Amino acid sequence: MLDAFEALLIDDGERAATMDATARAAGVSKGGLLYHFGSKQALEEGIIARLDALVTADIAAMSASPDGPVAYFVRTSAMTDDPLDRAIIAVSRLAQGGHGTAGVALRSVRERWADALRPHTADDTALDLVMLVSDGLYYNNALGGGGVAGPVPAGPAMETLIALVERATKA
Amino acid sequence: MLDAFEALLIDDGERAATMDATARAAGVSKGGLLYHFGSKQALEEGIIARLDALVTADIAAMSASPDGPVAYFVRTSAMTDDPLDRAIIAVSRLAQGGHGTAGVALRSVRERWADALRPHTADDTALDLVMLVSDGLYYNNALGGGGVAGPVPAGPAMETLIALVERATKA
DNA sequence: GTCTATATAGCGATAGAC
DNA sequence: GTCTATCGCTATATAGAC
Repeated sequence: MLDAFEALLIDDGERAATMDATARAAGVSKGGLLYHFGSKQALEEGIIARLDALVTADIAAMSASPDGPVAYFVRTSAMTDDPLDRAIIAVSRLAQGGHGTAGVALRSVRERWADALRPHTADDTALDLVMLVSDGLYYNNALGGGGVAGPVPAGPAMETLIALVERATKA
Repeated sequence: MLDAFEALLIDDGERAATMDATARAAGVSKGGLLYHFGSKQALEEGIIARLDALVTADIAAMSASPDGPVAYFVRTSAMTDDPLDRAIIAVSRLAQGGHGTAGVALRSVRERWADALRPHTADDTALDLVMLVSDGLYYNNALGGGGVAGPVPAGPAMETLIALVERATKA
């Protein structure tokens, strides 16, 4: 059910992610959905909690990455089919729809990433640059909407970008 | 009326920017609002058209900036009270709400900026970096919501960031 | 647990008085 | 031009059968 809600948020926007549509996409009735999630807010808190857990796992993976955390961070910011990136985009949709708690959650997630990256960047300006490039990648993915390929660099272009960012920010 | 609609989108999200709320904020009745804008879609097209006009003016100003277009572009991407930046955030809210035309408009705007900046960057990777930093700044401003100060660098920190970006991307 | 009603409220849009 | 009143639709949520 959370998967269905998430997919609706990503593919059709916040407005279309109704209880009715979520229930239909999950293959249950509205009543059945509301038995598990007593309100729409509970559904929203569900994907926020999922995002939090995925970020915790990602920060662990990032810190252990053989490439170095910065390369890992930038590279994975451009993925679209990853569960983590889907969770971020879904929560971002909620935040832009006016849900305050979603915005707070996104800011907290960003801060956790920044804390993990700070030791690997030359100074605060370098950290700002890395974070902003990542934010930019997410923003463009979020605008993708109907699965249309966005202007985000991919493949070799992405590797060149990572090299440029690393050169500019290396501790 | 467009101002009221824009302010509601920015401050309270797409969900709260209803015809009713817009009319109330503009000091007219729903009927009065619908006399000027025959539908909600007309209201949305109104701010999209306004965004387009503001971007045209901004690209002209950017190209003539004494600092150079890249510095101008990054610096002005972090403003929040500027009419242009407010228009971008408002249209971005619409896009994330599922309005396809708003997403198309944002992509077109981004492409126009990229075309104007391309001659001033070393290569396509450098251009990507500049665009992504700008996108990241907008994204963070968009998450600001209720006017809370975001994690966007300001003042001297912004100037240092601009210097770093210019060093990394100069043609 | 999952379903089919149904209650309640808010949205966009129309009609017609003034 | 601007208003009030109202229609038709859809959203969230509840009640109760199975």
